[in-house]
Amino acid sequence: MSQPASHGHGLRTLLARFEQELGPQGWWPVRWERPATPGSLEPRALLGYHPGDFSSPKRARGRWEIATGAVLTQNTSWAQVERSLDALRAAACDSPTRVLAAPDEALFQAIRSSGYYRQKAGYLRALATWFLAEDRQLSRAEPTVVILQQARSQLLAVRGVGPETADSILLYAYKLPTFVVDAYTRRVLADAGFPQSLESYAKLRLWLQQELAQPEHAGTAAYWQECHAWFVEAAKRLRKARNKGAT
DNA sequence: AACCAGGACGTGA
DNA sequence: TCACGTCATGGT
Repeated sequence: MSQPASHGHGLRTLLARFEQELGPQGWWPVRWERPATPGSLEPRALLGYHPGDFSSPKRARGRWEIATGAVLTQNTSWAQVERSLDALRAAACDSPTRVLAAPDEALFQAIRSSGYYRQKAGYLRALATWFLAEDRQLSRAEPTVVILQQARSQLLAVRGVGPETADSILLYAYKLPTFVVDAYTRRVLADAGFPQSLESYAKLRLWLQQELAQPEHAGTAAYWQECHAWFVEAAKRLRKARNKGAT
């Protein structure tokens, strides 16, 4: 299945195949940005995501949910994060101000399903402070490389925000052109025979960005959103195939 | 019943 | 830089 394909051409071929076979994904899967009906508590996810829609959230609520989800999903499956996002909303802890004001126990209980809940509660508070200071301006900023680098270094200085969390927030909440490297990315690249899968986060990210910065994709950020989503979907299919064969 | 899940941080070579 | 221990719940 996996042939030697360590050069950029092979990478572009791989993603072109994902595009054809998997189609538009429409990440990040925001739940509460736009309730199904006004005032409803029905998660947006129940209506399906939004394939083909690569816009970043227009409201702070959606951007905060992405930032929250990016922290909660650290070394944790997304299904658990969805529970926590719903619990945060039910407990009225679904805004940065409310997270900062909430008692520890309320926060702990809401995010318990995502694991590491003591650490992550502190992370969310640190991120809330950053968000209150920077979100409005950043959401209106031109998506230039300078803005990206400034925001990225600011985010990396926030406690609990490492490279993957930062890039997820920048790419999906603010549509800034950075590539998200995660466990799915490495698994799929390794399976396809790319030795780059073993490189450090920084090297792998720059390699992916260089190889996938194609002029025909005018909205680079939108394309990279899709690339990351394809890696996720491809990895999930790999896992299904493995489980099927193993048991 | 061990193993894993969309990491980040502190520490010591 | 890099390897390693720690943080913790829930699904398989």
